[in-house]
Amino acid sequence: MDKILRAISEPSRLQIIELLRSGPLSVGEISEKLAMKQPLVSKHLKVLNDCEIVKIRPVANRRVYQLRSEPFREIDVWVQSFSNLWESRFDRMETYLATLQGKSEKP
Amino acid sequence: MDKILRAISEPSRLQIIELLRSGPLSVGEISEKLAMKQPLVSKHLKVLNDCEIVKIRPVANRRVYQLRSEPFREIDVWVQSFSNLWESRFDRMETYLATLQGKSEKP
DNA sequence: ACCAAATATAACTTGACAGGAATATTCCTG
DNA sequence: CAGGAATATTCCTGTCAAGTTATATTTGGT
Repeated sequence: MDKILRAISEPSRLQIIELLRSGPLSVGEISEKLAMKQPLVSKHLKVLNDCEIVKIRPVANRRVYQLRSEPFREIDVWVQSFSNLWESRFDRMETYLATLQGKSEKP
Repeated sequence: MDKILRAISEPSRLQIIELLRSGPLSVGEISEKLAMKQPLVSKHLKVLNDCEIVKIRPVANRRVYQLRSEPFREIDVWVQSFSNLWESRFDRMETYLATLQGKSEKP
């Protein structure tokens, strides 16, 4: 989980991901459209591939990279498990303060 | 966006976040439950506070930290914008290959 | 088989940041 | 208001990763 988040949080890689939303692209195309040097693009793509955020299809001379869906689904599931944060009208502060109060009493 | 993701992707901070899911906690309690040194906890909480992932409420001697909902909603919105990745039955590879084919023709 | 294009890898430099120890600050309590 | 607990800040150090350059490798076309 944190691997995926870490990979995505890097600004250059986030750019690549946003670019790949519109469809698969080769390394050269990514490099050109983002004005990033090709070796850097390759390295970032390697990181993205290692956590299976993208998949590779070799076509002719090129290697075409494409987004996978699984990691995004995974993030989706994880972040939705926090939905109680905005769905419960009251936060737990009052409960916590009461607990604190209880602990301060010395029996 | 990437600031939030970066903050969350750090393993220690992710631990803190997971711990705070169950409710607000003071610095000392976090430090104890995660077996992390207090200054380290304070520093991570500062990072989380700077991107508004947590909020602080001073209570007596302590400072109680609590999760905010907004950043999680933000991530949720963002990641759901990728839902077309798993909802469309066909990926765009064929389309891309056709485009490639078109470009290779020299008029 | 050779040449050239596309991509990957290696070596290196540099900046950012996590972790640790010591210290400063804040704030309650008696 | 002095003492002490809880928390924040500062300084330091090592590590890791992003970026750059140069080079290796793969693959296709002719």
